[in-house]
Amino acid sequence: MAQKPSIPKGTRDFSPQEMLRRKYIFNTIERVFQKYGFLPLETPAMENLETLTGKYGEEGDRLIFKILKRGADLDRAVQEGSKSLAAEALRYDLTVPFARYVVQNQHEITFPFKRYQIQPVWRADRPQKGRYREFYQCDADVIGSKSLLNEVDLVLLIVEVFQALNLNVKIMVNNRKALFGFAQYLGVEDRAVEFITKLDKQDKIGDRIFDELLDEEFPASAVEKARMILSESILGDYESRVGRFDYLMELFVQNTNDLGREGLQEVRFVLDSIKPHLPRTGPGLTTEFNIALARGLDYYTGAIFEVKALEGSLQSSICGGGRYDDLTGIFGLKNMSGVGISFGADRIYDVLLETGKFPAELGGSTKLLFANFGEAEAMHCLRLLRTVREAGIPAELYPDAVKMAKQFKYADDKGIPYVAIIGENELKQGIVTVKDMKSGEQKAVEQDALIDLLR
RNA sequence: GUGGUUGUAGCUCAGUUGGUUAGAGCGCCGGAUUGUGGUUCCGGAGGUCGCCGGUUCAAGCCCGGUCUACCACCCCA
Repeated sequence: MAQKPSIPKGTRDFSPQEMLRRKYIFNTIERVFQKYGFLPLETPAMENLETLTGKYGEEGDRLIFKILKRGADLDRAVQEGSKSLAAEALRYDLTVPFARYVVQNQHEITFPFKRYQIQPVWRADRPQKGRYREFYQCDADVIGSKSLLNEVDLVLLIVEVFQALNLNVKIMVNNRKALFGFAQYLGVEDRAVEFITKLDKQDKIGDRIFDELLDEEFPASAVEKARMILSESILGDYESRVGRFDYLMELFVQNTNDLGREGLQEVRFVLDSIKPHLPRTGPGLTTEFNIALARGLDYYTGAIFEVKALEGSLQSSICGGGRYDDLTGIFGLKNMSGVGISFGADRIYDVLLETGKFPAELGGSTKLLFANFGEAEAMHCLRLLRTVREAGIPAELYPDAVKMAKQFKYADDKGIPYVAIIGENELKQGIVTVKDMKSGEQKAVEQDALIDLLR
């Protein structure tokens, strides 16, 4: 019995039309990556399980797709009642495999090492709009340099990508040191990560985060202090809330909170440095400090970035990143700071589609279709076809001598702009009739003039 | 991983308190037009009503399970 064809939850097929649009995104991002001096890298779809576990926090570990052992290994693991029925797993992101690669190849690599990587990743998440179980990340990382100029360059890269994609975005910048400093100031440094994660939700649930902090038994005095500094109802709208930078800086200086002060200084350096280089034209763009930006991944230690679209209904981030000081340490390479960003191509696709921002002429490659009138005519077309192709014009010959309506419909469906007609008459006269599919006009020219007409 | 909503033609959706042969628009195929698509007119094909089970004389409709998409958590690109 035939089974109903289907694909796993959270995965998708991409039709030719969708692929043309996806490639437009990938090509745009890749072009900018290369322009900024990043070199391509690919790593395997699967890694050893132990390479991935423990790098993404407790929640992250749960979402790793594990690969079941096979054959005798599996039998043994089951028999022994072992908990490790998997020894390998699909990659969860591109950053950890990159860190693994750097450590493994440290003697061959010239530092600072700038690589980009555009590959799918897998997460055993429950799918939703804009959340897939298989999706592409487009990463660019610089490892082996502590300079904040890398942060600056990456923010400018982000700006350039979204300018090229003609999308309005908000780029938010924060710093883990500022966040930990803030936690210190509140006296909750022992639960700093938990606190910071909660802070990150303010964008979404607003002042209810303070209630949730109390629910989770953070000291009331600390929560009240946080409320005085962050509360939307006290500070008003979002714009004045992000203007808290100076206030926080003063607070950290007064309390000789060096960590927090250092974090804010870094933020200021990055934002001040990019300012003169932001484009004056093109799509709308905001870059701003946001103390309530935290990001979930455990390994960030310095700057953190997040980008959200200002158009369309997707509220989740379409690009994110940050600095990690010790990602390679766990693989045995100390003192190797890195900073990177990751574009979510699938989400960018969803936003561009919804907002109608894809360029109109992403049609297929074929520029000219030769209509097929039968064997003799087709053989003649074959010669012309070669000449046209040699001139660098993508062209094809309809393979069957079916009626014209069907052949023209084929050209129409495929978005082929020109159709060359060589029937009995044209063959006799040594000419070719070329139809412009968009205007509907057609004219007869000498066959030698065909290429010039198409240019 | 927790809770919820959903599923009818390729697509978007109708379908009465459960009642005989499940409809529409768009798309698709054929014809009007044996050398012309996108517009027009005429005709046609296409459904195990997501899947499995239950209740009932009778289920697209009620009940249970399951899968999918989606929503809220969780987390994230």
